[in-house]
Amino acid sequence: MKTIKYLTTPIYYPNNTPHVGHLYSSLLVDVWKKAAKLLNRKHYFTTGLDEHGQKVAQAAAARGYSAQEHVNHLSAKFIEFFQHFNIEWDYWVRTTSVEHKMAVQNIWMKLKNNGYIYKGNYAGWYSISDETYLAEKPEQESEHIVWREEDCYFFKLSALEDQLKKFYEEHPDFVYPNKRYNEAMGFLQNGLKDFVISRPKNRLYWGIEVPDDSDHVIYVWIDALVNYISAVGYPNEEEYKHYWPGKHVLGKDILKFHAIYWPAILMATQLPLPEKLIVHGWWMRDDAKISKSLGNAVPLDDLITKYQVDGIRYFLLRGIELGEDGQFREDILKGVVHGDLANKYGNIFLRMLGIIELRFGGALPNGMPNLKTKEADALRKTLDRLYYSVDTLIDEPETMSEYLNRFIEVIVQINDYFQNNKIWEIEDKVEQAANLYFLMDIFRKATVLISPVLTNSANAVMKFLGFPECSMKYYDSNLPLEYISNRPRLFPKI
RNA sequence: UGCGGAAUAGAGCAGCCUGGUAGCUCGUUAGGUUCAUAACCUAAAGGUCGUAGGUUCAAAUCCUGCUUCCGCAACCA
Repeated sequence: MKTIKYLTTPIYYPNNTPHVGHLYSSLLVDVWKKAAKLLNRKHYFTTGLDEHGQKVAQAAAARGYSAQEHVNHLSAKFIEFFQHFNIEWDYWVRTTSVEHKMAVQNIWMKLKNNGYIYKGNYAGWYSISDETYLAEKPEQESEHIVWREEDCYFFKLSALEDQLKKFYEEHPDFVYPNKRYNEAMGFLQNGLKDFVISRPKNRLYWGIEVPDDSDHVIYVWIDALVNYISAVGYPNEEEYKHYWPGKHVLGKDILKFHAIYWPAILMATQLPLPEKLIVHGWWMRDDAKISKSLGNAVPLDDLITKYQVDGIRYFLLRGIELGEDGQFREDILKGVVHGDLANKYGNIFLRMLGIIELRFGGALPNGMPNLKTKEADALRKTLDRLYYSVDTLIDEPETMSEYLNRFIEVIVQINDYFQNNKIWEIEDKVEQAANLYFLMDIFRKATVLISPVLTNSANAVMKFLGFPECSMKYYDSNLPLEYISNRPRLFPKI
């Protein structure tokens, strides 16, 4: 029985160094997981690497390492990168692990025993220099390009077409956003062809062997996709059933594999299908996809210095609607970090502390009355909406954008309250203190609720306010009344 | 060439499904203001909604052609 909610990122191909595209996928799941933890729910988050394949083997050879040594090194690098951004997963996937290999071979045998794998023949124009088949007949004859045929295994995808169609018709919410659902439907309408799921070992040695035919290696898609269940213990039924089925976060480029191939593999092995696919867009830089092959990755170290880890985390989530593409440009990042975090979030904190210091010597007087004004109620309502958005996010990761919007609404409204009621001008000290306490209380609560995103800052704010840590334990407790006078500037502008 | 997505103010986007005075954030300009991080408040300038047609009393919105960009189309993963 499923007892734990489970969300995955794609596993990344370590072709090159990690970049902002990898970070984005993992960040989405990280925030979801942290939100769940905040509200004391049990959730599980996996991410990791897809370590097999020709390019990895070639890169290893070029550097004089064995493939395994090479991926060990890359895995460490990716882990370091993600940890730098406070990404906290429950399990780090490596497709070279023994457990994963066993799961993949188990799936292969199930597919075969159920009659979904057959041996066939692949033929085409083969480029010897690129070690790959070409899509079309080359224009010019060349001694490096030859017609070639070889044995290989096929997956009988075509046999599952009707079953998949039926599933999609019965599950209109299976893919988020809707346009990606439509795209998946389009794949189905166009008809499904069987596809090749193995490579001859003499051409690709760096992969998982076909269980009963050591001349062949299982090609990437079965290998990689099975990570979603091997990561939670499959084929150990007892273990993995606590987690599976889960939800997958993925980029729009790999929609077909997750929307068609993966459900098909699960159907063919009679395993439950995923609950949902959440498909995000891409970060573009100068209108090009930020990718491993183009080499236009952004120098993140520089940006961390300027905008902090939290600033980048915030921008990645706030900068685009989930599902859309976005421009990863420093001027836009700067606009968001300054506009939201420095000018609104950081600034109101400083404004409140400024008056507390000026009028009360850094300590709010005790015994604050409960503010009962209309405006105070409105602000409480806005805060409630933020709270509910966290609660919603835990079950519906696709509501990420709304969560961020709700947060900034609260902060803007604190600013408006402060402004409209001219808190700094209130003569009556009791009244002024009551208003400050009220606003600081809302601010503290909003800080706790945004801590899944602003991990470092939220902790810093709570510690400054005198709490031992940032958690729901201190969401409702009385605010400490003594504040040290050295006021912190959150997100200082550079 | 097929399938899908996109083109709206200097930048980033919403609005389109369910036609009816074009909106948000940032930036720019002018004024105000200080409790505050050149913050904050008020106001202004700035768009023939990619393009050419069609439907309609009325089109950013519906339909068609075209152009440009981004994915998938291919054994790159």
